[in-house]
Amino acid sequence: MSSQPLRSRRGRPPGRRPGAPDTRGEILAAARAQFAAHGYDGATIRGIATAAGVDPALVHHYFGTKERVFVAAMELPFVPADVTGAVIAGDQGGMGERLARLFVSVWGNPVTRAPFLALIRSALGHEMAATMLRQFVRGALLSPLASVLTAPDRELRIELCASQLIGLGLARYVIRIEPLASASDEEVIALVAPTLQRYLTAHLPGP
Amino acid sequence: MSSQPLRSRRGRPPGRRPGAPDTRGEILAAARAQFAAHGYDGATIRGIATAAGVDPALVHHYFGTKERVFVAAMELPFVPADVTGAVIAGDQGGMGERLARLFVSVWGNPVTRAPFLALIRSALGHEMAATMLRQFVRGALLSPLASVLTAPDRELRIELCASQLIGLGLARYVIRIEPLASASDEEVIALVAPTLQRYLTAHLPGP
DNA sequence: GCCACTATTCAACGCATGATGACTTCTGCG
DNA sequence: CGCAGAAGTCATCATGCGTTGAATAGTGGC
Repeated sequence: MSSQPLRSRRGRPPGRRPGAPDTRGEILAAARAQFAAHGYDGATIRGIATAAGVDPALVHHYFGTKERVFVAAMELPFVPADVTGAVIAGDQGGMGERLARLFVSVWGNPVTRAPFLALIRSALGHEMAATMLRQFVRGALLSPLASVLTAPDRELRIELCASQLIGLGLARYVIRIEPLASASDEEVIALVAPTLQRYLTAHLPGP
Repeated sequence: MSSQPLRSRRGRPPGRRPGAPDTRGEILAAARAQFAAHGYDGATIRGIATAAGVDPALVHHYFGTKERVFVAAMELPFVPADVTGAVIAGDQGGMGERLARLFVSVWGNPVTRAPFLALIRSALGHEMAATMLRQFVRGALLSPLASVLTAPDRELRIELCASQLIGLGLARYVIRIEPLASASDEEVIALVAPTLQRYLTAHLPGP
């Protein structure tokens, strides 16, 4: 009995571990999940460390401060330009549907969904996160889309698209109101795509 | 100097205050503001107490627990039925615009906006608040509106309206993306009303 | 095989939080 | 008046947080 130290996870002996484990990466993955689940304030360094099977001090060793963990964890798991490129390429009449399809494909996968969830959850209580969200909307949505539209109020229109998509993500994946939450992707696309299309290209009744 | 106790706010002598001040009401108002500004987790009993000019223990004296302060503070400052009644009364072709106008009028006023902000902010990190939000959407939006619509997927459609309105509130009043945040009410109404109208009454392309 | 460096844990500090219980002062009823 | 109870404060507790500094164990270059 006494020769078996019985350390399941906590109580691992101090000092470097043998081999070359990607501990930093595991911490980042855990952080992403925790921030997505609880938001910036709700997630704790200790919780992240536990989820990564690691001492809390190690998180500080790698990232210094909680804020820095957050910005490191918010690196998107794909390149926004790749994905918005597919939306703006093609006829303008189909942009709404392509945007809707992009949305459900990104939000349908928990891994790609996580950073957005984390960002939105955190933005509500934290100016830093709100700024990051604003910058994402500007850089990854507004700029590319605005370059292919001509209407004078195109920025407004694109942001209305963003507002519909943010609200949809919230209602469907966070608040989970039924029957919206369990509606099929195709059904949601069919309902939302024309809205986006209208925001993007329809002309308004004059003032 | 010694005869002037110099107690600005903290340090008020213990014991009941003379007169009949509505301290409970002041605490509730402070709580509403704090929850709206910081969400459930971000708001603190101490912060609420300070804003109300009162000892933190008094908050517990009146409400017992933080959760109970929250549900007490979330009583809406108007009767939902009064306000949705105006939306469903009238021609169905104008419902979208009436709903959009209701939205900007509720969200345009900080007092009426506060509970919604608090609810949405809190729902993102707290199952209790999420449930309250769900119930509000069901009771104050879905039920009344569903009673005047006939489409088989009308619940879905109404929830899409809700998702658009939630997203709009977030984008405009919390994240404050520009130019959406400073666009005129009329401009926003003109852009959003047709979306709501379409969700409510337009028929979809068949599957 | 030594040695600088990195990876890792441990123990602790200081602070803020939600909650509790004892104590004091005012109000209103009999 | 006398007294029960409501209104109010104070000191305090336990908990959990972010962060720090010291100590230990493995790695890679010479």
